[in-house]
Amino acid sequence: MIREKRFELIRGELAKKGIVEGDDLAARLQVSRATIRRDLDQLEEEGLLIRTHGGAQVVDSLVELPYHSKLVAYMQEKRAIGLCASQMVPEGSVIGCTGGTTVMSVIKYMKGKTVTVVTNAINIAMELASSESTQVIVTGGAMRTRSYELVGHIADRTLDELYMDIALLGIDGLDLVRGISTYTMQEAHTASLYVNHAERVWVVADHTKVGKIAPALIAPIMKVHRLFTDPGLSPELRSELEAIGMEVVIAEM
Amino acid sequence: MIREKRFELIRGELAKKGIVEGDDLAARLQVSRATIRRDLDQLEEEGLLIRTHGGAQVVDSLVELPYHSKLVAYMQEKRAIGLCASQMVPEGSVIGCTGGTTVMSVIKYMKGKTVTVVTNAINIAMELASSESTQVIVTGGAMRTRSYELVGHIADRTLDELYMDIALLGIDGLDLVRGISTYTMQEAHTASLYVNHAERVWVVADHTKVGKIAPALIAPIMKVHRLFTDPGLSPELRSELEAIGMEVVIAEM
DNA sequence: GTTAAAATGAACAAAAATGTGCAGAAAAAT
DNA sequence: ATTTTTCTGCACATTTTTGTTCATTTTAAC
Repeated sequence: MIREKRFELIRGELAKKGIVEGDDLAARLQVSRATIRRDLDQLEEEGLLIRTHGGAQVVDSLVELPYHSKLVAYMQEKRAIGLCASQMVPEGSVIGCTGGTTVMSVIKYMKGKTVTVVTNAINIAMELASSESTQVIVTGGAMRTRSYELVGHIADRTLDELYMDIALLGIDGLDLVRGISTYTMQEAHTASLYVNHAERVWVVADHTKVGKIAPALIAPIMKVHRLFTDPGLSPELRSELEAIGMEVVIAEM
Repeated sequence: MIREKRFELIRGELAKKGIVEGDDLAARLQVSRATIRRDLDQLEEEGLLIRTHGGAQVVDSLVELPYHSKLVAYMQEKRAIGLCASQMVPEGSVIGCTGGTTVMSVIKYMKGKTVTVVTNAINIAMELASSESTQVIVTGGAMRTRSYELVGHIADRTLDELYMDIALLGIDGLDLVRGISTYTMQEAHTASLYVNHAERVWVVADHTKVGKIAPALIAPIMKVHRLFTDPGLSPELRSELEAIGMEVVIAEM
Protein backbone atom coordinates (compact mmCIF):
# COMPACT_ATOMS: atom_id res chain seq x y z
CA MET A 1 0.00 0.00 0.00
CA ILE A 2 1.72 3.14 -1.19
CA ARG A 3 1.29 6.53 0.27
CA GLU A 4 -0.93 7.95 -2.39
CA LYS A 5 -3.36 5.11 -1.94
CA ARG A 6 -3.62 5.90 1.72
CA PHE A 7 -4.11 9.55 0.98
CA GLU A 8 -6.93 8.73 -1.34
CA LEU A 9 -8.70 6.64 1.25
CA ILE A 10 -8.16 9.22 3.97
CA ARG A 11 -9.53 11.95 1.76
CA GLY A 12 -12.52 9.80 0.91
CA GLU A 13 -13.21 8.95 4.52
CA LEU A 14 -12.87 12.57 5.45
CA ALA A 15 -15.27 13.67 2.78
CA LYS A 16 -17.78 11.06 3.90
CA LYS A 17 -17.62 11.37 7.65
CA GLY A 18 -16.01 14.75 8.19
CA ILE A 19 -13.84 13.28 10.94
CA VAL A 20 -11.30 10.46 10.92
CA GLU A 21 -9.62 8.63 13.78
CA GLY A 22 -5.96 7.75 13.64
CA ASP A 23 -6.40 4.33 15.19
CA ASP A 24 -9.19 3.47 12.83
CA LEU A 25 -7.16 4.47 9.80
CA ALA A 26 -4.09 2.60 11.03
CA ALA A 27 -6.10 -0.58 11.38
CA ARG A 28 -7.87 -0.16 8.09
CA LEU A 29 -4.75 0.64 6.11
CA GLN A 30 -2.52 -1.84 7.89
CA VAL A 31 0.14 0.65 8.85
CA SER A 32 1.42 1.97 12.12
CA ARG A 33 -0.04 4.94 13.92
CA ALA A 34 3.14 6.89 13.37
CA THR A 35 2.67 6.56 9.64
CA ILE A 36 -0.89 7.75 9.87
CA ARG A 37 0.23 10.69 11.93
CA ARG A 38 2.77 11.60 9.30
CA ASP A 39 0.17 11.21 6.57
CA LEU A 40 -2.22 13.48 8.39
CA ASP A 41 0.56 15.99 8.95
CA GLN A 42 1.22 16.13 5.26
CA LEU A 43 -2.40 16.37 4.29
CA GLU A 44 -2.78 19.18 6.78
CA GLU A 45 0.10 20.98 5.15
CA GLU A 46 -1.72 20.68 1.86
CA GLY A 47 -4.69 22.29 3.49
CA LEU A 48 -6.98 19.32 3.09
CA LEU A 49 -7.69 18.76 6.76
CA ILE A 50 -7.09 20.00 10.26
CA ARG A 51 -5.33 17.76 12.76
CA THR A 52 -7.00 17.04 16.04
CA HIS A 53 -5.99 14.82 18.92
CA GLY A 54 -6.78 11.32 17.84
CA GLY A 55 -7.33 12.11 14.19
CA ALA A 56 -8.35 14.91 11.91
CA GLN A 57 -11.37 16.76 10.61
CA VAL A 58 -12.30 18.42 7.35
CA VAL A 59 -11.21 21.95 6.86
CA ASP A 60 -14.34 24.00 6.69
CA SER A 61 -14.48 24.41 2.96
CA LEU A 62 -16.28 27.71 3.26
CA VAL A 63 -13.42 29.17 5.22
CA GLU A 64 -10.92 28.50 2.48
CA LEU A 65 -12.53 31.09 0.28
CA PRO A 66 -12.68 34.04 2.64
CA TYR A 67 -13.33 36.67 0.05
CA HIS A 68 -16.02 34.69 -1.67
CA SER A 69 -17.86 33.97 1.51
CA LYS A 70 -18.53 37.61 2.13
CA LEU A 71 -20.39 37.78 -1.12
CA VAL A 72 -22.91 35.18 -0.09
CA ALA A 73 -25.71 36.28 2.17
CA TYR A 74 -26.43 34.31 5.35
CA MET A 75 -23.31 32.21 4.96
CA GLN A 76 -23.42 30.68 8.40
CA GLU A 77 -27.07 29.85 8.12
CA LYS A 78 -26.61 28.21 4.77
CA ARG A 79 -23.77 26.12 6.04
CA ALA A 80 -25.85 24.89 8.95
CA ILE A 81 -28.73 24.13 6.62
CA GLY A 82 -26.38 22.27 4.31
CA LEU A 83 -24.95 20.09 7.04
CA CYS A 84 -28.35 19.36 8.53
CA ALA A 85 -30.04 18.47 5.26
CA SER A 86 -27.17 16.34 4.03
CA GLN A 87 -27.26 14.25 7.17
CA MET A 88 -30.89 13.39 6.58
CA VAL A 89 -30.28 12.03 3.09
CA PRO A 90 -30.23 8.22 3.23
CA GLU A 91 -27.33 6.40 1.60
CA GLY A 92 -28.24 5.00 -1.77
CA SER A 93 -30.93 7.49 -2.59
CA VAL A 94 -31.39 9.42 -5.79
CA ILE A 95 -31.46 13.17 -5.31
CA GLY A 96 -32.45 15.72 -7.89
CA CYS A 97 -31.23 19.24 -7.29
CA THR A 98 -31.34 22.65 -8.86
CA GLY A 99 -28.57 25.23 -8.61
CA GLY A 100 -28.33 28.02 -6.09
CA THR A 101 -26.04 28.75 -3.19
CA THR A 102 -28.07 27.00 -0.52
CA VAL A 103 -28.30 23.79 -2.49
CA MET A 104 -24.58 24.05 -3.12
CA SER A 105 -23.91 24.09 0.60
CA VAL A 106 -25.87 20.86 0.98
CA ILE A 107 -23.89 19.30 -1.85
CA LYS A 108 -20.59 20.21 -0.24
CA TYR A 109 -21.50 17.99 2.66
CA MET A 110 -22.69 15.24 0.36
CA LYS A 111 -19.26 14.37 -1.00
CA GLY A 112 -18.32 10.83 -0.20
CA LYS A 113 -21.89 9.69 0.37
CA THR A 114 -22.98 6.89 -1.90
CA VAL A 115 -25.86 8.67 -3.55
CA THR A 116 -26.89 9.48 -7.07
CA VAL A 117 -27.25 13.15 -7.81
CA VAL A 118 -29.28 14.36 -10.75
CA THR A 119 -28.76 18.02 -11.53
CA ASN A 120 -29.13 20.69 -14.17
CA ALA A 121 -26.47 22.86 -12.56
CA ILE A 122 -22.94 22.33 -13.77
CA ASN A 123 -21.34 23.94 -10.75
CA ILE A 124 -23.01 21.27 -8.63
CA ALA A 125 -21.67 18.62 -10.98
CA MET A 126 -18.18 20.13 -10.82
CA GLU A 127 -18.27 20.10 -7.05
CA LEU A 128 -19.04 16.39 -7.07
CA ALA A 129 -16.53 15.49 -9.77
CA SER A 130 -13.90 14.67 -7.19
CA SER A 131 -16.19 12.43 -5.16
CA GLU A 132 -15.65 8.82 -6.16
CA SER A 133 -18.70 7.42 -4.43
CA THR A 134 -21.19 9.87 -5.84
CA GLN A 135 -22.80 9.09 -9.16
CA VAL A 136 -23.67 12.26 -11.02
CA ILE A 137 -26.15 12.63 -13.84
CA VAL A 138 -26.36 15.96 -15.62
CA THR A 139 -29.58 16.79 -17.42
CA GLY A 140 -28.00 18.74 -20.22
CA GLY A 141 -29.56 21.77 -21.84
CA ALA A 142 -28.73 25.32 -22.76
CA MET A 143 -26.65 27.23 -20.26
CA ARG A 144 -28.16 30.46 -19.07
CA THR A 145 -25.64 33.27 -19.22
CA ARG A 146 -24.19 34.27 -15.89
CA SER A 147 -25.69 31.25 -14.22
CA TYR A 148 -24.67 27.67 -14.12
CA GLU A 149 -28.09 26.19 -14.73
CA LEU A 150 -29.04 24.25 -17.80
CA VAL A 151 -32.56 24.76 -19.09
CA GLY A 152 -34.70 24.15 -22.15
CA HIS A 153 -36.15 21.13 -23.81
CA ILE A 154 -33.03 19.00 -23.46
CA ALA A 155 -33.14 19.41 -19.70
CA ASP A 156 -36.89 18.83 -19.69
CA ARG A 157 -36.69 15.61 -21.62
CA THR A 158 -33.95 14.17 -19.47
CA LEU A 159 -35.84 14.94 -16.28
CA ASP A 160 -38.95 13.43 -17.81
CA GLU A 161 -37.34 10.06 -17.95
CA LEU A 162 -35.88 10.06 -14.46
CA TYR A 163 -37.46 9.42 -11.12
CA MET A 164 -35.90 10.62 -7.92
CA ASP A 165 -36.33 9.87 -4.26
CA ILE A 166 -35.79 13.45 -3.21
CA ALA A 167 -36.06 16.75 -5.03
CA LEU A 168 -33.79 19.25 -3.33
CA LEU A 169 -34.74 22.78 -4.31
CA GLY A 170 -33.28 26.16 -3.68
CA ILE A 171 -35.93 28.86 -4.02
CA ASP A 172 -36.38 32.60 -3.79
CA GLY A 173 -39.81 32.63 -2.21
CA LEU A 174 -42.02 30.33 -0.14
CA ASP A 175 -45.53 31.47 0.61
CA LEU A 176 -48.50 29.74 2.20
CA VAL A 177 -50.85 30.79 -0.56
CA ARG A 178 -48.69 31.10 -3.65
CA GLY A 179 -46.36 28.20 -3.00
CA ILE A 180 -42.66 28.15 -3.90
CA SER A 181 -41.22 30.50 -6.47
CA THR A 182 -38.08 31.88 -8.06
CA TYR A 183 -37.05 34.79 -10.26
CA THR A 184 -36.94 33.35 -13.73
CA MET A 185 -39.54 31.40 -15.62
CA GLN A 186 -37.04 28.98 -17.09
CA GLU A 187 -35.64 27.98 -13.75
CA ALA A 188 -39.11 27.71 -12.28
CA HIS A 189 -40.14 25.40 -15.06
CA THR A 190 -37.13 23.15 -14.62
CA ALA A 191 -37.61 23.10 -10.85
CA SER A 192 -41.25 22.10 -11.30
CA LEU A 193 -40.08 19.03 -13.20
CA TYR A 194 -38.03 17.93 -10.22
CA VAL A 195 -41.14 18.30 -8.08
CA ASN A 196 -43.20 16.18 -10.43
CA HIS A 197 -40.61 13.45 -10.69
CA ALA A 198 -39.66 12.99 -7.06
CA GLU A 199 -41.09 10.97 -4.23
CA ARG A 200 -40.46 13.73 -1.74
CA VAL A 201 -39.74 17.44 -2.06
CA TRP A 202 -37.26 19.18 0.23
CA VAL A 203 -36.77 22.92 0.12
CA VAL A 204 -33.66 24.54 1.51
CA ALA A 205 -33.82 28.28 2.13
CA ASP A 206 -32.70 30.81 4.71
CA HIS A 207 -35.52 32.32 6.75
CA THR A 208 -35.68 35.51 4.70
CA LYS A 209 -37.22 33.57 1.83
CA VAL A 210 -40.13 32.33 3.89
CA GLY A 211 -43.22 34.45 3.42
CA LYS A 212 -41.82 35.96 0.21
CA ILE A 213 -43.24 35.57 -3.26
CA ALA A 214 -40.99 35.63 -6.32
CA PRO A 215 -42.49 36.15 -9.80
CA ALA A 216 -42.11 32.67 -11.27
CA LEU A 217 -44.08 29.96 -9.52
CA ILE A 218 -42.58 26.49 -9.19
CA ALA A 219 -45.22 24.49 -7.36
CA PRO A 220 -48.05 24.83 -4.82
CA ILE A 221 -47.11 24.74 -1.18
CA MET A 222 -48.71 21.34 -0.57
CA LYS A 223 -46.12 19.71 -2.76
CA VAL A 224 -43.37 20.56 -0.30
CA HIS A 225 -42.80 17.86 2.28
CA ARG A 226 -39.94 19.35 4.22
CA LEU A 227 -38.35 22.75 4.69
CA PHE A 228 -34.81 23.24 5.99
CA THR A 229 -34.19 26.71 7.29
CA ASP A 230 -32.34 28.60 10.02
CA PRO A 231 -33.40 29.69 13.52
CA GLY A 232 -34.31 33.12 12.21
CA LEU A 233 -37.71 31.81 11.13
CA SER A 234 -40.49 33.36 13.21
CA PRO A 235 -42.46 30.91 15.38
CA GLU A 236 -45.73 32.14 13.82
CA LEU A 237 -44.64 31.30 10.29
CA ARG A 238 -43.33 28.00 11.49
CA SER A 239 -46.63 27.11 13.13
CA GLU A 240 -48.57 28.06 10.03
CA LEU A 241 -46.38 25.86 7.87
CA GLU A 242 -46.59 22.94 10.26
CA ALA A 243 -50.37 23.40 10.49
CA ILE A 244 -50.68 22.51 6.80
CA GLY A 245 -48.55 19.42 7.27
CA MET A 246 -45.12 20.62 6.28
CA GLU A 247 -42.17 19.34 8.25
CA VAL A 248 -39.99 22.28 9.26
CA VAL A 249 -36.41 21.51 10.18
CA ILE A 250 -34.46 24.27 11.89
CA ALA A 251 -30.73 23.88 11.38
CA GLU A 252 -28.99 24.94 14.57
CA MET A 253 -25.67 26.65 14.09
CA MET B 1 6.64 -7.47 -24.06
CA ILE B 2 7.58 -4.33 -25.90
CA ARG B 3 7.61 -0.95 -24.38
CA GLU B 4 4.54 0.46 -26.09
CA LYS B 5 2.48 -2.47 -24.89
CA ARG B 6 3.53 -1.76 -21.34
CA PHE B 7 2.78 1.93 -21.75
CA GLU B 8 -0.65 1.09 -22.98
CA LEU B 9 -1.42 -1.09 -20.00
CA ILE B 10 -0.01 1.44 -17.58
CA ARG B 11 -2.09 4.20 -19.12
CA GLY B 12 -5.16 2.03 -19.01
CA GLU B 13 -4.59 1.08 -15.40
CA LEU B 14 -4.01 4.69 -14.56
CA ALA B 15 -7.21 5.75 -16.25
CA LYS B 16 -9.10 3.08 -14.35
CA LYS B 17 -7.63 3.30 -10.89
CA GLY B 18 -5.91 6.67 -10.78
CA ILE B 19 -2.95 5.22 -8.89
CA VAL B 20 -0.57 2.44 -9.87
CA GLU B 21 2.03 0.60 -7.81
CA GLY B 22 5.43 -0.19 -9.27
CA ASP B 23 5.60 -3.64 -7.77
CA ASP B 24 2.18 -4.50 -9.02
CA LEU B 25 3.02 -3.41 -12.53
CA ALA B 26 6.34 -5.26 -12.50
CA ALA B 27 4.58 -8.48 -11.55
CA ARG B 28 1.77 -8.00 -14.01
CA LEU B 29 4.00 -7.11 -16.93
CA GLN B 30 6.72 -9.61 -16.09
CA VAL B 31 9.52 -7.11 -16.14
CA SER B 32 11.92 -5.86 -13.50
CA ARG B 33 11.18 -2.96 -11.25
CA ALA B 34 13.97 -0.99 -12.84
CA THR B 35 12.17 -1.19 -16.16
CA ILE B 36 8.91 -0.09 -14.65
CA ARG B 37 10.70 2.82 -13.06
CA ARG B 38 12.10 3.87 -16.40
CA ASP B 39 8.70 3.50 -18.01
CA LEU B 40 7.10 5.67 -15.39
CA ASP B 41 9.87 8.22 -15.80
CA GLN B 42 9.15 8.50 -19.47
CA LEU B 43 5.40 8.69 -19.05
CA GLU B 44 5.94 11.42 -16.52
CA GLU B 45 7.99 13.35 -19.03
CA GLU B 46 5.07 13.11 -21.42
CA GLY B 47 2.91 14.54 -18.70
CA LEU B 48 0.62 11.56 -18.42
CA LEU B 49 1.32 10.85 -14.77
CA ILE B 50 3.14 12.01 -11.70
CA ARG B 51 5.72 9.76 -10.13
CA THR B 52 5.43 8.99 -6.46
CA HIS B 53 7.44 6.69 -4.24
CA GLY B 54 6.21 3.23 -4.93
CA GLY B 55 4.34 4.08 -8.10
CA ALA B 56 2.57 6.89 -9.85
CA GLN B 57 -0.71 8.71 -10.02
CA VAL B 58 -2.70 10.46 -12.72
CA VAL B 59 -2.17 14.13 -13.29
CA ASP B 60 -5.02 15.41 -11.24
CA SER B 61 -6.99 17.20 -13.88
CA LEU B 62 -9.62 17.84 -11.27
CA VAL B 63 -7.37 20.15 -9.34
CA GLU B 64 -6.72 23.13 -11.48
CA LEU B 65 -4.15 24.65 -9.22
CA PRO B 66 -1.59 26.81 -10.95
CA TYR B 67 1.31 24.66 -9.94
CA HIS B 68 -0.31 21.66 -11.47
CA SER B 69 -0.61 23.40 -14.79
CA LYS B 70 3.09 23.03 -15.31
CA LEU B 71 2.63 19.33 -15.23
CA VAL B 72 0.25 19.23 -18.15
CA ALA B 73 2.04 17.57 -21.00
CA TYR B 74 3.37 19.74 -23.77
CA MET B 75 1.86 22.85 -22.25
CA GLN B 76 3.46 25.28 -24.66
CA GLU B 77 2.52 23.24 -27.67
CA LYS B 78 -1.07 22.96 -26.52
CA ARG B 79 -1.35 26.66 -25.99
CA ALA B 80 -0.08 27.33 -29.49
CA ILE B 81 -2.47 24.78 -30.93
CA GLY B 82 -5.32 26.35 -28.97
CA LEU B 83 -4.62 29.84 -30.24
CA CYS B 84 -4.14 28.68 -33.79
CA ALA B 85 -7.29 26.56 -33.96
CA SER B 86 -9.48 29.17 -32.26
CA GLN B 87 -8.49 31.78 -34.83
CA MET B 88 -9.70 29.59 -37.64
CA VAL B 89 -13.18 29.18 -36.19
CA PRO B 90 -15.59 31.48 -38.07
CA GLU B 91 -17.86 33.74 -36.03
CA GLY B 92 -21.36 32.39 -35.74
CA SER B 93 -20.47 28.76 -36.18
CA VAL B 94 -21.64 25.85 -34.09
CA ILE B 95 -18.80 23.84 -32.59
CA GLY B 96 -19.12 20.49 -30.90
CA CYS B 97 -16.28 19.54 -28.59
CA THR B 98 -15.19 16.75 -26.32
CA GLY B 99 -13.16 17.19 -23.15
CA GLY B 100 -9.41 16.89 -22.84
CA THR B 101 -6.67 19.35 -22.12
CA THR B 102 -5.91 20.24 -25.73
CA VAL B 103 -9.52 21.04 -26.51
CA MET B 104 -9.63 23.09 -23.33
CA SER B 105 -6.78 25.23 -24.55
CA VAL B 106 -8.72 25.98 -27.72
CA ILE B 107 -11.77 26.90 -25.69
CA LYS B 108 -9.80 29.29 -23.54
CA TYR B 109 -9.10 31.35 -26.63
CA MET B 110 -12.70 31.11 -27.76
CA LYS B 111 -14.12 33.30 -25.01
CA GLY B 112 -15.74 36.38 -26.40
CA LYS B 113 -16.32 34.91 -29.83
CA THR B 114 -19.93 34.74 -30.91
CA VAL B 115 -20.15 31.02 -31.41
CA THR B 116 -22.34 28.23 -30.13
CA VAL B 117 -20.48 25.48 -28.30
CA VAL B 118 -21.99 22.05 -27.85
CA THR B 119 -20.12 19.92 -25.35
CA ASN B 120 -20.34 16.87 -23.15
CA ALA B 121 -17.57 18.14 -20.87
CA ILE B 122 -18.66 20.24 -17.93
CA ASN B 123 -15.27 21.81 -17.38
CA ILE B 124 -15.53 23.23 -20.89
CA ALA B 125 -18.98 24.54 -20.06
CA MET B 126 -17.71 26.07 -16.81
CA GLU B 127 -14.89 27.78 -18.65
CA LEU B 128 -17.41 29.42 -20.98
CA ALA B 129 -19.91 30.34 -18.30
CA SER B 130 -18.39 33.78 -17.94
CA SER B 131 -18.43 34.49 -21.65
CA GLU B 132 -21.51 36.50 -22.56
CA SER B 133 -21.23 36.08 -26.29
CA THR B 134 -20.85 32.33 -26.30
CA GLN B 135 -23.95 30.19 -26.30
CA VAL B 136 -23.31 26.88 -24.55
CA ILE B 137 -25.30 23.69 -24.91
CA VAL B 138 -24.43 20.79 -22.63
CA THR B 139 -25.38 17.32 -23.79
CA GLY B 140 -26.11 15.90 -20.36
CA GLY B 141 -25.35 12.34 -19.35
CA ALA B 142 -23.63 10.38 -16.62
CA MET B 143 -20.39 11.86 -15.36
CA ARG B 144 -17.39 9.58 -15.54
CA THR B 145 -15.37 9.58 -12.36
CA ARG B 146 -11.99 11.20 -12.64
CA SER B 147 -13.06 13.02 -15.76
CA TYR B 148 -15.44 15.80 -16.58
CA GLU B 149 -17.03 14.09 -19.51
CA LEU B 150 -20.68 13.15 -19.70
CA VAL B 151 -21.48 9.91 -21.46
CA GLY B 152 -24.29 7.41 -21.91
CA HIS B 153 -27.62 7.44 -23.64
CA ILE B 154 -28.61 10.89 -22.48
CA ALA B 155 -25.53 12.35 -24.13
CA ASP B 156 -26.12 10.20 -27.20
CA ARG B 157 -29.68 11.32 -27.67
CA THR B 158 -28.87 14.98 -27.31
CA LEU B 159 -26.08 14.76 -29.86
CA ASP B 160 -28.38 12.88 -32.18
CA GLU B 161 -30.64 15.84 -32.51
CA LEU B 162 -27.95 18.43 -33.05
CA TYR B 163 -25.95 19.32 -36.11
CA MET B 164 -22.66 21.14 -35.87
CA ASP B 165 -20.44 23.00 -38.28
CA ILE B 166 -17.27 21.76 -36.67
CA ALA B 167 -16.48 18.81 -34.45
CA LEU B 168 -13.43 19.66 -32.35
CA LEU B 169 -11.89 16.53 -30.94
CA GLY B 170 -9.11 15.80 -28.52
CA ILE B 171 -7.71 12.31 -29.05
CA ASP B 172 -5.08 9.93 -27.71
CA GLY B 173 -4.06 8.35 -30.98
CA LEU B 174 -4.16 9.18 -34.69
CA ASP B 175 -3.02 6.53 -37.11
CA LEU B 176 -3.13 6.28 -40.88
CA VAL B 177 -4.63 2.83 -40.83
CA ARG B 178 -6.63 2.66 -37.61
CA GLY B 179 -7.90 6.23 -37.58
CA ILE B 180 -8.43 8.30 -34.43
CA SER B 181 -8.73 6.68 -31.03
CA THR B 182 -8.84 7.24 -27.29
CA TYR B 183 -8.48 5.25 -24.09
CA THR B 184 -12.02 4.52 -23.05
CA MET B 185 -14.85 3.04 -25.03
CA GLN B 186 -17.44 5.41 -23.67
CA GLU B 187 -15.56 8.49 -24.66
CA ALA B 188 -14.81 7.03 -28.06
CA HIS B 189 -18.49 6.38 -28.63
CA THR B 190 -19.49 9.89 -27.67
CA ALA B 191 -16.73 11.36 -29.80
CA SER B 192 -17.90 9.33 -32.78
CA LEU B 193 -21.29 10.99 -32.51
CA TYR B 194 -19.69 14.39 -32.91
CA VAL B 195 -18.00 13.10 -36.04
CA ASN B 196 -21.26 11.89 -37.49
CA HIS B 197 -23.11 15.08 -36.74
CA ALA B 198 -20.64 17.65 -37.94
CA GLU B 199 -19.94 19.19 -41.30
CA ARG B 200 -16.22 19.16 -40.70
CA VAL B 201 -13.98 17.33 -38.24
CA TRP B 202 -11.00 19.02 -36.64
CA VAL B 203 -8.59 17.12 -34.46
CA VAL B 204 -6.30 18.90 -32.02
CA ALA B 205 -3.38 16.88 -30.66
CA ASP B 206 0.26 17.36 -29.82
CA HIS B 207 2.66 15.56 -32.16
CA THR B 208 3.21 12.60 -29.81
CA LYS B 209 -0.32 11.39 -30.52
CA VAL B 210 0.26 11.14 -34.25
CA GLY B 211 1.15 7.62 -35.28
CA LYS B 212 -0.18 6.21 -32.01
CA ILE B 213 -3.10 3.85 -31.61
CA ALA B 214 -5.21 3.90 -28.46
CA PRO B 215 -7.54 0.98 -27.71
CA ALA B 216 -10.92 2.58 -28.39
CA LEU B 217 -11.50 3.67 -31.97
CA ILE B 218 -13.46 6.85 -32.65
CA ALA B 219 -13.57 7.09 -36.43
CA PRO B 220 -11.61 6.19 -39.57
CA ILE B 221 -8.88 8.56 -40.64
CA MET B 222 -10.76 9.73 -43.72
CA LYS B 223 -13.36 11.42 -41.55
CA VAL B 224 -10.79 13.90 -40.26
CA HIS B 225 -10.60 17.05 -42.34
CA ARG B 226 -8.02 18.98 -40.43
CA LEU B 227 -5.34 18.28 -37.86
CA PHE B 228 -3.85 20.94 -35.60
CA THR B 229 -0.56 19.93 -34.09
CA ASP B 230 2.84 21.32 -33.09
CA PRO B 231 6.15 21.60 -34.99
CA GLY B 232 7.35 18.36 -33.44
CA LEU B 233 5.49 16.37 -36.09
CA SER B 234 7.92 14.58 -38.38
CA PRO B 235 7.82 15.69 -42.03
CA GLU B 236 7.30 12.08 -43.13
CA LEU B 237 4.14 11.68 -41.07
CA ARG B 238 2.95 15.05 -42.25
CA SER B 239 3.41 14.10 -45.90
CA GLU B 240 1.62 10.83 -45.42
CA LEU B 241 -1.35 12.57 -43.83
CA GLU B 242 -1.47 15.23 -46.50
CA ALA B 243 -1.23 12.55 -49.18
CA ILE B 244 -4.58 11.17 -48.13
CA GLY B 245 -6.13 14.62 -48.23
CA MET B 246 -5.90 15.75 -44.63
CA GLU B 247 -5.12 19.35 -43.98
CA VAL B 248 -2.29 19.57 -41.46
CA VAL B 249 -1.93 22.83 -39.57
CA ILE B 250 1.28 23.30 -37.62
CA ALA B 251 0.85 25.76 -34.77
CA GLU B 252 4.06 27.79 -34.47
CA MET B 253 4.98 28.76 -30.96
C1' DG C 1 -6.54 19.49 41.33
C1' DT C 2 -4.89 15.01 40.65
C1' DT C 3 -4.37 10.95 38.13
C1' DA C 4 -4.70 7.50 34.52
C1' DA C 5 -5.14 6.70 29.73
C1' DA C 6 -4.32 8.05 25.23
C1' DA C 7 -2.00 10.57 21.71
C1' DT C 8 2.01 13.11 20.26
C1' DG C 9 6.67 14.31 18.60
C1' DA C 10 11.37 13.01 18.14
C1' DA C 11 15.09 9.89 17.43
C1' DC C 12 16.83 5.88 15.53
C1' DA C 13 16.89 1.46 13.09
C1' DA C 14 14.87 -1.39 9.60
C1' DA C 15 12.71 -1.82 5.27
C1' DA C 16 11.52 -0.39 0.80
C1' DA C 17 12.20 2.23 -3.30
C1' DT C 18 15.29 4.93 -6.10
C1' DG C 19 18.98 6.19 -9.41
C1' DT C 20 23.04 4.83 -11.82
C1' DG C 21 26.61 2.24 -14.11
C1' DC C 22 27.43 -1.71 -16.65
C1' DA C 23 26.95 -6.01 -19.19
C1' DG C 24 24.16 -8.72 -21.93
C1' DA C 25 19.97 -9.19 -24.93
C1' DA C 26 16.90 -7.62 -28.32
C1' DA C 27 15.70 -4.78 -32.15
C1' DA C 28 16.86 -1.85 -35.97
C1' DA C 29 19.75 -0.38 -39.50
C1' DT C 30 23.22 -1.31 -42.69
C1' DA D 1 25.10 -11.39 -41.61
C1' DT D 2 26.98 -7.74 -39.12
C1' DT D 3 27.06 -3.52 -36.94
C1' DT D 4 24.81 -0.11 -34.35
C1' DT D 5 21.50 1.35 -31.37
C1' DT D 6 18.22 0.74 -27.94
C1' DC D 7 16.36 -1.64 -24.22
C1' DT D 8 16.50 -4.66 -20.15
C1' DG D 9 18.11 -6.81 -15.87
C1' DC D 10 21.24 -6.83 -12.08
C1' DA D 11 24.10 -4.93 -8.37
C1' DC D 12 25.06 -1.37 -5.20
C1' DA D 13 25.20 3.09 -2.93
C1' DT D 14 21.77 6.50 -1.69
C1' DT D 15 17.47 8.31 -0.43
C1' DT D 16 12.90 7.93 1.24
C1' DT D 17 9.59 5.85 3.96
C1' DT D 18 8.03 3.15 7.77
C1' DG D 19 7.99 0.96 12.46
C1' DT D 20 9.48 1.07 17.26
C1' DT D 21 10.59 3.11 21.43
C1' DC D 22 10.22 6.58 24.89
C1' DA D 23 9.77 11.03 27.16
C1' DT D 24 6.27 14.63 26.98
C1' DT D 25 1.83 16.64 26.29
C1' DT D 26 -3.03 16.48 25.99
C1' DT D 27 -7.52 14.63 27.20
C1' DA D 28 -10.81 12.78 30.09
C1' DA D 29 -12.22 10.92 34.46
C1' DC D 30 -12.40 11.18 39.18
